[in-house]
Amino acid sequence: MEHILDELTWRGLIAQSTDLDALRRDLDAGPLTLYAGFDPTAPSLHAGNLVPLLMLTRFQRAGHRPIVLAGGATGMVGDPRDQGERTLNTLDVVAEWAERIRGQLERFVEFDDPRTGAIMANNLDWTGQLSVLEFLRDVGKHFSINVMLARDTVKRRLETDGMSYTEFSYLLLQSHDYLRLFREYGCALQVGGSDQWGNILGGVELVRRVDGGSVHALTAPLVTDADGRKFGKSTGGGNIWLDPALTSPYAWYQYFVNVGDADVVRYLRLFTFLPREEIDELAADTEQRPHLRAAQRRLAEEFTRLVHGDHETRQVIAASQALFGRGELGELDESTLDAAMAEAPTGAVRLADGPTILDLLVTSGLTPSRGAARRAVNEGGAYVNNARIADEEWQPAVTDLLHGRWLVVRRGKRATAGVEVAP
RNA sequence: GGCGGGUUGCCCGAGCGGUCAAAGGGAGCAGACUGUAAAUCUGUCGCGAAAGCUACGAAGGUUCGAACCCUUCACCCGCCA
Repeated sequence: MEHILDELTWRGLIAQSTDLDALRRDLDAGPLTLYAGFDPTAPSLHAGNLVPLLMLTRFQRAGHRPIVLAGGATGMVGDPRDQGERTLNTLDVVAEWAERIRGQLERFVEFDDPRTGAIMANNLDWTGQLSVLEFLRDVGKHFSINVMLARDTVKRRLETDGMSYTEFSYLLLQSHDYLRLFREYGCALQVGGSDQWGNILGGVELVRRVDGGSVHALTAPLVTDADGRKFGKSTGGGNIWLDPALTSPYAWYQYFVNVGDADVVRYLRLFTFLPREEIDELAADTEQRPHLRAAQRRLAEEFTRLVHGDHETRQVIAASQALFGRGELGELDESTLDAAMAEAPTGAVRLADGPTILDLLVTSGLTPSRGAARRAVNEGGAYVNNARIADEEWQPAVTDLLHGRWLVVRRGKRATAGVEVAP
């Protein structure tokens, strides 16, 4: 079997690392315990978080033991970012988000194996009780302000917005986590996104100074698209969330089916467990038969299955085929159409109210306002049952209804929704 | 505590008494071209059919008229202590 480090390398998952040869020796010496942390800065994880999370899964499958850390404590402080000081969230909010995120995290690792079973941790458990004096004497003393000031983010912030003592301290909290996990579980590797490099190294150094331990650091590249834009900001501008209430499985699938050729192969390596040969084949397909979008379909399918499970995945694929298929919508049988409508966004109107195309677009959520709906119609971007509607006053007739109650409304080429029509 | 600067639409950012629903950029959206791709070009981009309404941190005030002036409040930042 291929060595985990070699696999991570060809997948393009290694951005920065401490001594890889030393890490390889420790990995080969037996199950290694490693961790990655996830701060509750939002009510849900998003697609980008999955890169480090799946990294834990990959290590576990290679026979190592992952610790999944929910940042109940670090999430209360906030990792400094370039855009300026964060607004603190209340304790309640952070606690609730941490709980939700914990629920999402635990789905991606196995807990049962006696040797490599995952450990779920929350840094609030050890940070919450820590007294200020303990913290300053036992942790703070080992950090050099000079070094901290030299960090990129800190430098940028000092040039612009400045930074609070709270955010400045974030590094110490995360470093302290590593030390705790090292002591408690012998954790000897921390992984994360490349923006975490400095924080991870802080922990590596702390462990060395305090306990004389030699531990490792590994970061994955931040996922961007081919234009360097931050990943997951596309498709309507919002984040792609794991929580199905925030991003429906259908929307999730659609997002990945629409990934550009320039990104799809890289995403396959980052977000799936597909073996190298299969990814190479899909790469060749993208090269030679791009219009088939085989790689995109596979990416969307695999990634949806990973996050939402097999059942949901079948549903959304069926729905996507129904809505984007070449066939006539009128030819879809009733149960297929019902199933598709259950996945896609939907709205409802009553024929008696005399709804126009504008009402259909707005109630289905395809456009945010009537003005936007009007614009869509006038631009030729509004469709009902795949027929373009150019008249703002257009109203559906009973004969337009599919199986007596559905209208398939579309805005532009991709955004489709169902509208259920009552008499 | 003192002095100074700031808070503009999804984001960045101009505006500094009328012609400002607010320049410019980015993002977004639509059309053409395609492959539910990218790039490109074109159009669009607060709500409303319109009258008009809401909007430039919040609340008041001055004025015929305020994003622009004044007062108070909140928050942010810099320098000094």
